[in-house]
Amino acid sequence: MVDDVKKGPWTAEEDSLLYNYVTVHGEGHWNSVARSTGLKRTGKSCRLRWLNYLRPNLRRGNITLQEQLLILQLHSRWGNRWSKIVEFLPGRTDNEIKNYWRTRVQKQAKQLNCDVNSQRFRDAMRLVWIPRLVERIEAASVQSLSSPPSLLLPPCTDADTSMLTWDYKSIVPEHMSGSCSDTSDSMAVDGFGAGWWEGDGVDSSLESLWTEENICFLQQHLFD
DNA sequence: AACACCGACAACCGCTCGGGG
DNA sequence: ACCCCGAGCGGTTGTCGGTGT
Repeated sequence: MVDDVKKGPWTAEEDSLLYNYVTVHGEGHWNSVARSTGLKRTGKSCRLRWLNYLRPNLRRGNITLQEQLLILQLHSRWGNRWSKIVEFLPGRTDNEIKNYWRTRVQKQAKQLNCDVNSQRFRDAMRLVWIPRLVERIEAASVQSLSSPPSLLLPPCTDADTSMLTWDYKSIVPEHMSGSCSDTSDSMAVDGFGAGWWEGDGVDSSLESLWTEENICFLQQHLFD
């Protein structure tokens, strides 16, 4: 019986069986779900498939700028606690956020030749990435006033002892935060120049983030 | 056209935790 | 107090499609 367990990609038939069962009986008791439906899957596998793919109200597609910003902030607060982070990203799954972090964020760290959990990379995020995301979000909200950005910011609780608050201006140092709105701030802006993130893709915020100019700037101001 | 490489996503695995007997 | 089992979580691996050579 044990060797009867099926692995690998789910078929449409399996999805249908699982979806219909959970819709009628609700979530939970995943091992009995597997038994009752006749699916040759483990309870674990059924649970994962439901949570990551079949569950209603799942958001598919690109991670938005707001979501990216939120992920960066929440990760700095909670680290790799994906299930906690995903509480503030409705419709997203922990798997999705985890994959995003591994494939996109860690790639940026690699480009900077530092560990994703290092202070160096944290500074780079704080001083470069987050301000630029905020910039783009603000620009986008000006463009489409009818649909302003909808950041779902979690309240800080007593249990949260980290420095993070949900006002980016408190994250970004004074001399840097000006770069978000005040282009006269030479240090903050000059190193990057306008349009470091520019691109024609819908979600290009990570593309060419660490240009030669940006890396040079970071080396001068952070890495020495 | 064929192959290699890479990124994104799906799925699995191992561990931990909590509840019930 | 201990054990067992189900559920959840985070890390890792597998797969597939796109892109470059």
